[in-house]
Amino acid sequence: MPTRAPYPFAEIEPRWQKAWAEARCFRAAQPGEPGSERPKAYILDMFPYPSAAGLHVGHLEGYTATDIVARYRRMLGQNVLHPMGWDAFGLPAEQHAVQTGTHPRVTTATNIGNFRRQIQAMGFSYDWEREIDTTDPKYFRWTQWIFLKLYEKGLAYVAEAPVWYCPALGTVLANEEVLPTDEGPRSERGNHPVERRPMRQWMLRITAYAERLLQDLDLLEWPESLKEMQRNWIGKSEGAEVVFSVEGSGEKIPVYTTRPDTLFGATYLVLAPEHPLISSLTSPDRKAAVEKYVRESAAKSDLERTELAKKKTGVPIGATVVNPVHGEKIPVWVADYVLASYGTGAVMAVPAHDVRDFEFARENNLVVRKVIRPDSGPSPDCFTEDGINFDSGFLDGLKTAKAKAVISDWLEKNGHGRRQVRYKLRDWLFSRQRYWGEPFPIVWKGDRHEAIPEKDLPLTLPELADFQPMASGEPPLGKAEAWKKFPDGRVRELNTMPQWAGSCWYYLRFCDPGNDSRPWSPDAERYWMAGGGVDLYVGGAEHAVLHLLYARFWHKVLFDLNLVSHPEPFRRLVNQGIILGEDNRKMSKSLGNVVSPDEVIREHGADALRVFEMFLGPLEQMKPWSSKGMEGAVRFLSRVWRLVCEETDSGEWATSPALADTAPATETVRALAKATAKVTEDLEKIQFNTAISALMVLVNHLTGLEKRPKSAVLHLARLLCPFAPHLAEEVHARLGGNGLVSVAAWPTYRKEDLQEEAFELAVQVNSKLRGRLTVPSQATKEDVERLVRAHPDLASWTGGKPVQKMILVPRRLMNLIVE
RNA sequence: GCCCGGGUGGUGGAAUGGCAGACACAAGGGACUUAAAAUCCCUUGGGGAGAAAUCCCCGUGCGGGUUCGACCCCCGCCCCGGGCACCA
Repeated sequence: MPTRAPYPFAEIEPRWQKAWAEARCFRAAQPGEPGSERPKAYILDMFPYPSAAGLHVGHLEGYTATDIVARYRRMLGQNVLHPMGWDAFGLPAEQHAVQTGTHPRVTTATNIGNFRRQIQAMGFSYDWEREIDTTDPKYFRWTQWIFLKLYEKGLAYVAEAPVWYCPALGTVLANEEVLPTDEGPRSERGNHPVERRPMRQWMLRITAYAERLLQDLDLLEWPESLKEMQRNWIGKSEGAEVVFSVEGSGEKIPVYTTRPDTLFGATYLVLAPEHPLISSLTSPDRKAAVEKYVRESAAKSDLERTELAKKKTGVPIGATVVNPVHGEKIPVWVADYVLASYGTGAVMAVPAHDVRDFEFARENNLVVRKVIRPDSGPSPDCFTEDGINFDSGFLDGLKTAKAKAVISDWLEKNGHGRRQVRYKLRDWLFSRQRYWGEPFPIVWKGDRHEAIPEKDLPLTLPELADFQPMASGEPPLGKAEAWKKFPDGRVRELNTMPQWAGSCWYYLRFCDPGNDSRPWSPDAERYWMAGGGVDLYVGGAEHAVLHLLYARFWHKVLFDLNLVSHPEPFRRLVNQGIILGEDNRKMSKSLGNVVSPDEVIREHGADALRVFEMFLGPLEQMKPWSSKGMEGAVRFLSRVWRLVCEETDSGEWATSPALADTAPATETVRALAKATAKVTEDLEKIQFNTAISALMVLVNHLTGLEKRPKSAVLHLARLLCPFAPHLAEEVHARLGGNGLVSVAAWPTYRKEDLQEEAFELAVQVNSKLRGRLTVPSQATKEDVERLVRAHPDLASWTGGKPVQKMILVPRRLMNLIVE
């Protein structure tokens, strides 16, 4: 027989959820509506993909954090936009369709229903009237519309390029969706092997925005580590292109280098095996060896080619080039340590000042020539830092920065090269050979593509019974004969957009979700995105270079089209840390350490789950689940409950006789003021673990009182509301509070109530703690010094030695320096 | 290899130049109870002295430094987590 619940959360929680829904108290006022005159706050979660597995406690951590902030801001009197929706296109539903024949729409609807139920059971204060589903034609109509804007701007194009193809998923993937693993490159979703294949694909020209995506990171209040990840991904480098002429032919080979100052030390040149000039430049006697090498390189997996431990291989091609700076002739090699996909696919090798060139030179007995020495100290065999040039003609004696400038000027003046900025960022591979995604609003007339008219949007998916990918590599949409073919012979684009498309702009749709004539009205966008966009965005760090980079890119395009009012979408971003299983390992089905929110809510209630997840530790930190800790949260909430109710002999909850209508005593006033100050401060800083700790201190104080002033408990209810809203409502109602506490004003306190009459001053002698002393709060520095000098224990503290110096830290300590 | 985080009691964590360990978990003791659960109260970093109130020593990964004073700032290491990785 189950023991009695420590407090009746199972009855309380659904009742208040219903009351909130009926009162529509979390509705955000659109600009122009009553309520919109208040300051706005846009508090956003990364909306989930509604999986079959349901929500996990990690989702709930982020959602609880934003809900706390949203509720707090609402109580501060702000007009809060706190919406939720579904990023519902994606592979899992389609894989399920392939296996079972169930239409992805059906699976998706079921999963959304389950996610919504789980989220609502937590009592989150979302404005459900703004719910979004990216698979709804009313939504993806505008995703397609935005794609057309990109298309019109020339930012969407078709290219035949080596792309990552995943045979298991039957689709191509973006660079960002491929992860390097010990077994070679794998798909981010599903961990399937992927391979390079040349294919015709839609690309988005994100590289055109590389510099702005990099620069504008400085506008953002994001974790520094995340900004750094984006910077690395964009990978800006500044250097120069240097042109080498091939001896005995008219050919020129441009190379890209970030160290043009080392040009005097270049002793050979290396081409990537895919370099287009290889076959024409190879001398007849080297032909066989070079062709063999190129063939072998092509057969190597990417892993084999990038394996660091491996020796660098390569062969000379029998050509020489001229170093433009002094006319020296140096040999040309082909080696697969040079990447075809970066720079010009060719490098000038300076073994004395580049580790890779050095390793290769040592392997192949190539000349190593030093031209840079350190500012001081001995010169290592391979010195890659900045230093001072020597044996470098007109660069001699120059420091690296200056030498780079001088040689760049020289190259430009003499027509041997130019300054150049490069980025590692590649264009975004935007098409997928899948069914369950947005169809491209594009038709093909032979080899030429064109946009379909805006008025024909949305272009919906054709009904299919068979979702199996075709062995030919043609997308599933190819099976919809009637859909794809026009009477005039034109055919539809058969690829669909990747899952990221819908999430690239959903935060804008939330501003005006019902708009049928445009994606959002300018008024709504200006209102909700004012002040730099979304005010708080919370989600997992796994989206650092995927969603967050793509969305920033689209936003900038929209900004250039005057469709949004600020260049960045998300002003402040916080990553919630992963919640590990109780065994300190990542939660996973196979380890059997997954905690189900449904079960936790049934056993302990939603408020307890909210409080516990926030009390575990700092939001950003990785932390393990603890079922004992969970019970601690329940215990805390039931202590709050028992401030108001007492259990009778018959097991009923009756109003506690300790409650009184009296005014709170000084200590209680102080306890309330302190808790209010601390909780308010911590809410602003998103430090909820310490905020809850302050609430616990207050509850412990109130529990200890013989007579509990109702006003004090009502004050507590308001402080508690963002964290445990159901219980706060119940306590508030039982004590006769007005209306809903969820929309009550955030409590305030008087500064003077924080003051104690006296405080304990620690007394140190030569920085060692020696004693304590009670000092009245209003005591001046002189008063305190007098008190210390007059203290009977002073002589024993100092060993009778004279005090030479007194260092006072107001209200904290006094350090006496003797000897 | 490079770039970010981080290392504090038995555990999760507080304290970012001023009395280390708030708050909670666990543990131990007590009250209530026929008993248990629940609840309430007390103790709880380690070591030592004392009959006791108390008092002393040590202690924030390791080694140096700055400072009246360092978990906090600086230098050099070690370990853990995350990201990037032949990008010239």
